[in-house]
Amino acid sequence: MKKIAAVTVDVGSAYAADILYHYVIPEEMHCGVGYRVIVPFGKSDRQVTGFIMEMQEQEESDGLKTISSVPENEPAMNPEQRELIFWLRENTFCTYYDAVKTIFPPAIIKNKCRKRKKIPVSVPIEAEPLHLSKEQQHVYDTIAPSLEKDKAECFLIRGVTGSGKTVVFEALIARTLQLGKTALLLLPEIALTPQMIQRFQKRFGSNVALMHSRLSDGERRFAYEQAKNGNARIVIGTRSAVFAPLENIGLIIMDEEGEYSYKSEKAPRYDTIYVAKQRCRYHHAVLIPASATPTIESYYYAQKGIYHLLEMKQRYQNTALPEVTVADMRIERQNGNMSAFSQVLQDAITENLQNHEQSILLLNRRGYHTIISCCICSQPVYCQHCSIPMTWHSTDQLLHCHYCGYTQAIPQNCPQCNGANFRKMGFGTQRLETELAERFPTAKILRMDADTTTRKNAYEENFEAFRKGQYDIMLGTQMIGKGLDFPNVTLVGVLSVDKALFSGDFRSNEKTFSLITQVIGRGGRREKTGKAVLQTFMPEHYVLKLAAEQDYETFFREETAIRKALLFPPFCNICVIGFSGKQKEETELGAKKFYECMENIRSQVQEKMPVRILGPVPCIYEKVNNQYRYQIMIKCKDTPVFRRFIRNTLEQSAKIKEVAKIHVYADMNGNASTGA
DNA sequence: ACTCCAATCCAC
DNA sequence: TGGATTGGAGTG
Repeated sequence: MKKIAAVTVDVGSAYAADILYHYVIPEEMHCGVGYRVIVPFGKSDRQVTGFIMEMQEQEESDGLKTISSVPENEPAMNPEQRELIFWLRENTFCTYYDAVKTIFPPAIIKNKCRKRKKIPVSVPIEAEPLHLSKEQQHVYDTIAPSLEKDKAECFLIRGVTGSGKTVVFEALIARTLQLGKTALLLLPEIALTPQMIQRFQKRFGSNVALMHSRLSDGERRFAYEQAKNGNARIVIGTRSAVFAPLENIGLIIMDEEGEYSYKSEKAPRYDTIYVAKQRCRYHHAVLIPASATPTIESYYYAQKGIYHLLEMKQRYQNTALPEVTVADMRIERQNGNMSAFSQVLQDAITENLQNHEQSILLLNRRGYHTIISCCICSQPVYCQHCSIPMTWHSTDQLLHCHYCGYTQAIPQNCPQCNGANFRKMGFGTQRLETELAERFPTAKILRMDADTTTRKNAYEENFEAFRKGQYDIMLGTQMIGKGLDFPNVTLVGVLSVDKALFSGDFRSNEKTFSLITQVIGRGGRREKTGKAVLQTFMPEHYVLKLAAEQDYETFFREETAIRKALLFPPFCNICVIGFSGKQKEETELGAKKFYECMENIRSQVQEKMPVRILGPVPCIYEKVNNQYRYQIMIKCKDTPVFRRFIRNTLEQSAKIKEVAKIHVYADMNGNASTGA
């Protein structure tokens, strides 16, 4: 009998080649499942890294190559990581190696190890005793017993902005550590990690490790090993941290669940909450998704009793939520007010400046003019590489494409009709900043958008400066909705988020509701109820109306009814098949051939498998970065039968030459624009 | 995906 | 004539 190893090998992301490759293990070689190995691959037998996923014994080993070497004398992956690789491959339609690359830092795969300076053991410092309010204590008391149970459970916390969720997290994590278990705290953005790390290091010292995608290879390897060898028993990080190699996990917290960054948009296209659930099942751990505005799916599960629901309604020091005024911009226009500010918002800003109180203004478009169009044919100027209208920036006086980053001057002549004049319209954050400065010359204004926060630490420094009162007004894109609390803000203005309701995504309603709620929640303090002004051209729209009333329950009921009627999650799953290619015709043809192949395979599926297949259609933005994009949307039930059907189709269609020419992927429960 | 290999192209 | 480029097949 000969020992054979089934090995994952880096073959890129070709579905046809995505199999385990079998190699003979020489008698004297010590290795087993989970070991990293070097194997000969391809015609030239080049030496590549692989991982042993399975072991078997057989008489014959004809045609099989032999493992070259085993670099380490212990397995690189533990049983859970091995399971996660199989799970990711099945559930997100990625290849084995896509999964491997996500679970292990590059420095572990290549085993590049530079000696690191020993960092001093920082001892927990000046951790003040945790003081919980009655409501916070209640949430703690409800969850804490489950930390001791050997059972996977999920508690959804709906807590208004400022209800002090973090204190509860700290207390629960402290308890988890006391019980000898480890904990994972996930945040939606890298920018939010420094303040959280600081806070936790004060209490837990070097027990805390940080993980996110912008660590260097060395830093990532270090954090990985700290978690793996038990030096770090708390990991804080963004979505990739959900794979932290902690043993004996007792608690996983997902703050701001439902934020878009929790969904990976490249292979493996995983949704962090599904991975977190999978890990909680493995470890019999507690999962806590928390948000002021839970996703429709989560709240639905809570209503069904699948999650336990916990509410936190009291804000810090009993601050009331701001009173919201809706400003109907149609009336403002009728009255001849063509500016970005409604009268009521202008007055409120003026009053706030007089009282030396701070204001926050939200505008979810960056740049100066957001529309540049030909005076004759009215066509907007599109990016040369994308089917996206360009935005004019005042900083460099150039047109920018917000998708691919391409910049150019305003053209001499219209590409459509050769007209020589262009109209500049629309408000972005830059223009808002200029107008504010003109209107309120004494005000100190801070602009926060992707253009002003590229510099390292700019985000934290600016927030801190605003918090300290160095500015009167902070204006910015959605990034101002998260992060530090600002105790002196008494006015919140939402300039207009109308456009966000028409992004073609079935989640655009809940995203808009959530955005408005987050920003409004930033206002108000103990001795004074804050004000909020919500500007809109459609005040009767139920999302805006309910957001203004801060009525999540009604919003949930209305939205659930719509989702049910139109068949969207949580009443089904959405699986998107995406296609991209260099030429439009080629991409369209590839997508059509794929569809034929899929229908063909579907007709042969014996088991019950309810699906509705829509498309292929061009994506809303048909071209991005010189890639033409098409998609098929499948309303389905995410079952093993369905997943097998999809993988089967991906593998079979890859053999069709029209399909092989283009790039194809499948994405479960991701972005699903309804297409053109 | 990536590499390998054969066929083809084209500059000298 | 050979070096560069392109297309198709195979990866254990």
